[in-house]
Amino acid sequence: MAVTMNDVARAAGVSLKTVSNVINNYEFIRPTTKQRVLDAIDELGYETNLTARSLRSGKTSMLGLVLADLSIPFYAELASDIMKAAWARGYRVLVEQSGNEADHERAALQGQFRSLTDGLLFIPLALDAEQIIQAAGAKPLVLLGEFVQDPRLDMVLIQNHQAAAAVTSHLLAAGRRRIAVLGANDGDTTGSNGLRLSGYRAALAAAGVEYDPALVVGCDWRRDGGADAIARLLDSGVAFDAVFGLNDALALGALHELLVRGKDVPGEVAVAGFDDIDEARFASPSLTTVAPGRTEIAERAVELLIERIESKDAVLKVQQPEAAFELRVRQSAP
Amino acid sequence: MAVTMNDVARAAGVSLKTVSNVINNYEFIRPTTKQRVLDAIDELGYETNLTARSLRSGKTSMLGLVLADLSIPFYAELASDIMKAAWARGYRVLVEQSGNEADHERAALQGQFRSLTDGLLFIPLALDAEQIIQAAGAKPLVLLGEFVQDPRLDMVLIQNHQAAAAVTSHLLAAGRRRIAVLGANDGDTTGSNGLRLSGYRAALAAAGVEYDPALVVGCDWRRDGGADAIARLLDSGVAFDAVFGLNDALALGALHELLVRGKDVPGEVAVAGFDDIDEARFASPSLTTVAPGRTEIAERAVELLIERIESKDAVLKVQQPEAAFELRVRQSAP
DNA sequence: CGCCTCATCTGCAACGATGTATTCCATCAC
DNA sequence: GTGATGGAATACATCGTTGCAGATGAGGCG
Repeated sequence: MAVTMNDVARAAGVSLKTVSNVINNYEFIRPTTKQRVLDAIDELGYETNLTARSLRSGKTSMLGLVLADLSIPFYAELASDIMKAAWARGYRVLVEQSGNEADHERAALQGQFRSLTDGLLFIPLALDAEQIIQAAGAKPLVLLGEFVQDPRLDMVLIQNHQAAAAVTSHLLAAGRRRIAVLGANDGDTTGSNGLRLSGYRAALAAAGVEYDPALVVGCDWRRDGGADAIARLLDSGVAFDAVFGLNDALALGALHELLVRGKDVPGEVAVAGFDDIDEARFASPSLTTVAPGRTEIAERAVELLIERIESKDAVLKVQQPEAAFELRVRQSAP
Repeated sequence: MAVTMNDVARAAGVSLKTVSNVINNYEFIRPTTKQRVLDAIDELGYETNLTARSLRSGKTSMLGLVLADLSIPFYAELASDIMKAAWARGYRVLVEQSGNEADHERAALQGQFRSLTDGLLFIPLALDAEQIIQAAGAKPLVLLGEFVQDPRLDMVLIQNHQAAAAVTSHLLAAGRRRIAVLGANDGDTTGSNGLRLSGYRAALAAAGVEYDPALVVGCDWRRDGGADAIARLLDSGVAFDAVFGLNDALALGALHELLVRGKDVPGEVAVAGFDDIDEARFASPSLTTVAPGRTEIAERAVELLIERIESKDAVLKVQQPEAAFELRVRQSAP
């Protein structure tokens, strides 16, 4: 069996509790005793049983991360950053894939998963704020991604409106006037889709360009969603000289479909996205997009969640910090 | 505080142990009693404390997954599949990013991480077989990815040699004769790089085409590695009419650089990769590659590991199943 | 009627750590 | 010399579950 504190204690000729004190850096231990214990630990190859510690202390030092699917590049990259940030602060991350289904999201919020984690980072896609608050209970929770917005919930915000406006303005400045938007429906006002659409509209308005609902095409935020959407748009005969994909994956899908159909990008049609996933830089042509501050988001979210977990006093003010964004101009929309 | 079994027991008017028995589906419980307990559980909103269960039972129902970084698409997609396979069998997955560093890999194998998991899925990149065996000890362990090969270790194999030969043969059949290989160095014989290179050489030999070491360029298996490598090759003036990237990421990086430099793909240069990541299908031109059976790999690995974990008798024969591969012909090398 | 069987349920002792309270002893002030 | 001080180590209970052994009691059988 595994070596326990008891074995170490016996080997070092001290009490079990002294071993515990050494391990937890208790201040008042005679250096000689400490050394004796450390030697015994070394010799026996002792390792603390984290399960036992968790049970006794009530802390698991694990953060839950609930997202749709790791095969979606933006989530994978975000998860990677989150894990690094958590690791640096002594926490591990347990990932749960919701597959974008309400049942799975709910299960992750209230299920047994919770008892394994000290708090949850949650990228909601299917549940709304009310459902989240209901399901989550009192457990520390920080939201990311902003499909949901609510003054009662901690979350790290992306500047959806401003960043989308920046992308749109860039396209307008390059002389584009008929900018198609993929990934939202006319009339959306909430969620990332609504906020990004409103940024788009604000930029149009500022440039005195009329908004045309026919240019707004809803679709899944995935590569094939973007490809489908652009195909529908082309088939419908609506004229456009630029495409703004509300995330990179669908922008890249659209880009692919445009090239397959023989369109010249950026000559005939400029293409821009949102997220700045690694892939965007190496697409051909490389994709103009906006970096929403992924690493900053990861770090702020982890920090915020850990602050919540470690603060004893329950009444912390709700925080909703915003990450800085940055336009990345590349070949697809110079 | 949280509701415990004791609370449920009191509410249902039975002993704590009976509650435990109900939860664990013990056979001999009167239906009426069972119902009473279930009602109490429901009413109080009881949830088993997994930490306590783990401590008592010695099982955590978690699998560790050690890989370089989730921001690498193939690993992210593989991780996604592994999590789904594990979940379906009642296990969770705890991911640890090694960043491709030996120290981190070793730490993951022997560190505290281990005490949280029942077994480890490991994609080794820095450690060799001997070091792995030393570091891992007796804990159930299944390797993936084959940078390491050893008859003493369980692992799920990719048919590196055959799949690489299939890609090469495809390029040869299309009339290409000067096929550059990116991601291996002349003389490599072990690891994915060596095995894939030997598949390449075997296909050349079978077609009677001479092997030219000048066409073999080592580089990181990442997008920028591929871009760099192809730049070096172009600058060196070595002639070539096809590129075989030993994984998709670097093939896509190479593809990008070729297009930037004004090469016609596939006209002047055909490009093929290895992995069939989602991105390959939507690249422009879309990338010809070989699918190594990612989902099958994930499932076999999880299955094998769980079998190891749950088998009491220690002497199971080492298993090294092979996943089936499939060539995916697309635009970049028709 | 007594004994055995067996479904059903219970009590107690762990699992391996940590928190609290306590003891022990050397030092120091007066 | 005595009481106060405080560093250093310890004992014991405890976290919430499960394994094991045992109690209970209804029914079957000779």
